[in-house]
Parts: sequence; C-alpha cells; structure tokens
Amino acid sequence: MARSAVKLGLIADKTARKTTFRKRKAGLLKKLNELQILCAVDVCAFISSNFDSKPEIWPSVRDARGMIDRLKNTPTMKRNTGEIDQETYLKRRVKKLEEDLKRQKMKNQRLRMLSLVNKCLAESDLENSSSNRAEEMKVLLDDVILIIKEIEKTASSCSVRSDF
Amino acid sequence: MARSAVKLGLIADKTARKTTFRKRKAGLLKKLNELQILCAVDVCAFISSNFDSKPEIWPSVRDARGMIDRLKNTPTMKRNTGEIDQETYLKRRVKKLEEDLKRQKMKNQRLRMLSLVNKCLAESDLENSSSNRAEEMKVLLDDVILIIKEIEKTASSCSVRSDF
DNA sequence: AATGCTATATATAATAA
DNA sequence: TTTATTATATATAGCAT
Repeated sequence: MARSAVKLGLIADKTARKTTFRKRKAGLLKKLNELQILCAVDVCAFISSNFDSKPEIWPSVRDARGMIDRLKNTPTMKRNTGEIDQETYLKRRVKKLEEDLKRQKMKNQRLRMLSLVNKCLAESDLENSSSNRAEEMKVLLDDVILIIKEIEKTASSCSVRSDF
Repeated sequence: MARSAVKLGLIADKTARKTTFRKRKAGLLKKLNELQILCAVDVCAFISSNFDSKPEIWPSVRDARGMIDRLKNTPTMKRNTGEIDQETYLKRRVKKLEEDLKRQKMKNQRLRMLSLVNKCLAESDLENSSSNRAEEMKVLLDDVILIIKEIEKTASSCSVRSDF
C-alpha cells in the first residue's frame, strides 16, 4: 500500500513476505487496539505463522475471558410477532427467511465453538503447564460446555441477521 | 484518520461510535483477509459488540481448521543429541513427566467433550425428530468429533516446550 | 535479518444526501 | 438511519542502512 499497489496473492519472495508480515501484523494489532478502545467492544485475535515461533494471541488471556463471557451471554433474538395479513405466499417467504436465519445462527454457533476449542488448544500448546494455567484451562472448557448446552437449547429458536 | 485525527479513547456519542465501529470492523476484516493471503498465515478473530446482534467471527470454518492444524504443529523443542550427563538425564525425566501430564490433560479434555457429544446426540434424537433440526445438530456435532480426534492425535504425539 | 525512510495506497472522520 | 463522497490521517511497499 505504498510505493506500489500489491496484488492480493501470496508474496513469492520469502524475505519480502516476512517483512510484510511483520509490518502488517503490527498494523493489525494496532487497529484491534484502537477498535476496542474507541468503540468499547471486545476483540480477540490469533495469528499463527511460521515466521513467529509462537502464534500471536491478542489481547491477553484475561481479556479473552471477558470476551468469552460476552459470547456466552449473547441474547437470543426477539421473536418477530408481526401480524399476518397476507396469504400463503407471504407466509412461505417468512418461513424461508427464518430458515435462512436459523442456518446462519447454527453456523455462527459452530464458529464460536471452534474458536473456543481453538483457544483451548492454543493455551494447552503454548502456555506451559503451571497450575494457574491449568485452572484457566478448566474455566475455558466450562465455557465450551455452556455454549454447547446453549446450542442445544436454541436450536429450535430463531435469531437474527449477520453482516455477510 | 480522516478529516481530523481522533484521540484514542471511548467515542462519547453513541451514533458516531456505532458508525466508527462499522467502518473499522469492515476495515479490520479486510486487513485480516489480506494478511492471510499475502503472507500465507492463519488468522482467526472475533469481535463482540452490542451494535451487532451476533459476534463477528472470522474467517471460515475451513480456515479455522487450518489454524488448529497449525497450532497442533507448534514447534517442539530441539532435541539435544549430545552426551547425556546427570543433569540432562534428570531434565529428560522431568520433561517426560510433563508430557505425561499434558497427555492426561488432553485425554481429560477429550473425555469431557465426548461425554457432551453423547449427551447432545441423545437429546437431539429424543426431541424435534420431525424436523431436520436433528440433522443440523449432527453436522455440528460432527465438527466437534473431528476436533476431538485432532486433539487426540495431538495428545499422542505431543512434547513439552523447552523454552520458558 | 531488522530498522528507518518516503512516496503512494488505503482507511476513515466529517459531511452530504 | 444508512449510504456516498471527499479531505486527511495512517499504513505500508520498495529501498537504503
């Protein structure tokens, strides 16, 4: 994004790739930090590369915990109680929309769970096994369990939009 | 980053905050995507806010899997092939015990997950058998099972990191 | 290999529609 | 309220160190 525009594809030269990686990773982390502070939202990211010996995990484990709490408490969407004044055509359209939304919700939940498992793996792989870490690990696993239970409960209810 | 520089702090006005959030979230996801493609690294991020009803989770399941694979292959210690004095011998014993501990921890994790999967499957079979909800649930659980298998593989081939 | 330095490419804050 | 348009602020690609 400077002297010349770069095409979106793997950078062939390994040295150049590593340089770009280091610069962009730094930029990305800065942006994450800004987003978190400016907008009061929770953000969590992992960057795994063979340039760094350890994956970058951002922000701290403690903050990641807060993030998980928020995910746990994600509210189920209010039902749309709109009156039905049209015929079968409209009903079908509504039904289809609801199905799409449900599918999206399931997908999101799968992703949430994957992220959590990912987090567990990262912790157990990367942190050495001091007792504190083990304890934190257990808390994380408990969160996974809660979310799985939540999936079970909400499988029959509907939820809302996603951005993409 | 435009008409004026903004100070790094919570944006007071909620409307402005939301606008900034949406824009920056989009920018961030774009950067994540670019970093992943340009540098061939695995990236995983999520953003939880009360502007969006659902937490933003990035990237796809497929890429999250790749991420897990990479974490699995996190470099293990260099093996010292030199002479083995008493200290080295003891270090190895300690290391072995740590490995055993870790393996046990992974095993416990696996067992807990398996137990949950079984429970979910059982209840999923009992309820809502008329809809394809059960089918969706099974797809979800298949993911869990795959992850568990990966964990299992990791546990059986893991070694403890040497750098502390 | 890592860091410093610009010229450009992008991101985005303020504004308009 | 969201979306489009800019004027600026930032990020960063290519080099030099």
